[in-house]
Amino acid sequence: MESVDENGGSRLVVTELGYIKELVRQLDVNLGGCPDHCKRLAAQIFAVTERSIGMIRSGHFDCRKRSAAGLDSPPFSATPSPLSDVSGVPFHANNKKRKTMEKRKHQVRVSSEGAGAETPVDDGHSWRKYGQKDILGAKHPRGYYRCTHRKSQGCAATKQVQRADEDPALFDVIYHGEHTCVHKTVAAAAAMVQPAEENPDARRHLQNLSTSLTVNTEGLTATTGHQGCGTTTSFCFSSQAVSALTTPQEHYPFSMPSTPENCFGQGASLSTSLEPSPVTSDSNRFSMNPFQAEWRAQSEYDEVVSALVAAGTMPALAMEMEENAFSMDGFEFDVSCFFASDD
DNA sequence: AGAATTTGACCGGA
DNA sequence: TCCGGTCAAATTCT
Repeated sequence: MESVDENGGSRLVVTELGYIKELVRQLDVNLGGCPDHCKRLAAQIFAVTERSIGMIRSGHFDCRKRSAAGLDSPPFSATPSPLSDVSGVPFHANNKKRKTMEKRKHQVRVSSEGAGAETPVDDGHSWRKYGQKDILGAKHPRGYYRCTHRKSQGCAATKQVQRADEDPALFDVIYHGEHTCVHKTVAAAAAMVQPAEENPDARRHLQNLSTSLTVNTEGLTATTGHQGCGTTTSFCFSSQAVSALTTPQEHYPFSMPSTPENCFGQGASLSTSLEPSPVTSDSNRFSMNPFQAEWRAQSEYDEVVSALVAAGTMPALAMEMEENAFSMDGFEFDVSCFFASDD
């Protein structure tokens, strides 16, 4: 039984994916044309993709997850406005007074970098602290952060970080708003645009990605609340084939996970399935908290975007939309869990 | 010197 | 009126 909310959320993601499809189509049309336009398209693709990830991550499709996490996410606007949304609206710039504006919000619980660390693991974005408050009834103060690119790019994303009372090694992080800033790695990828004939590896890389990349979110919604970990959601990534683009350290934009089991080993690949816990000790699996899952997913999206851009004159970029999945030139994205029945 | 953080004040919502 | 979120000057760091 699907709830209205889930239906709406599903439709919204499909709409967003449709927008991605349109952007990819435009990129295909413009390949070999104006590099600047291609860069902009690539950046837009990334931004919309990231936003879609944010929707997925924030659990807008799953009422059970939201209620279990104790979050009250604001509703999506009835109609997405991709282009205007991507550009972003500065968060009450020039006005000291707080505005009550609709912002997406989601909460995760993450571990610290190490024992006694003051901050949780790096989430891949750069943040600037702008305040700290002692919160009534909480042992630890809450830190307020905004995106470093707020000024330069008008990125409205903010987050609040508070050490958990019951376990100082854990942090509750609440994200508000979506990042509208363009990751420098995407810009760098866009800057690397060159014809396929000048970049013979690009097509092969893309084919590697095409044949191996699978993002299957099935089972995500049923994995909340692990053994007293509150809202922590654990995933296992299982890797299958090996694809070698570059070494993770030089290719991935985000800081590496601090724990060994979360680092990409030599056998790590872009072929990934999001699978529900329990965590296993399989050598090909990586146990990650939601932060790290996001990090991994965004890294892969970076790979996808980079490969699409680097592929240059790729002749046919096909993207097929299905009811519960879409594929893009061989990349298959399964969003079936968002359409799953609510038992 | 510029960037980042700290901290007290201000403001709006409940 | 209290509390949480933000601003911005002061301070610290690189």
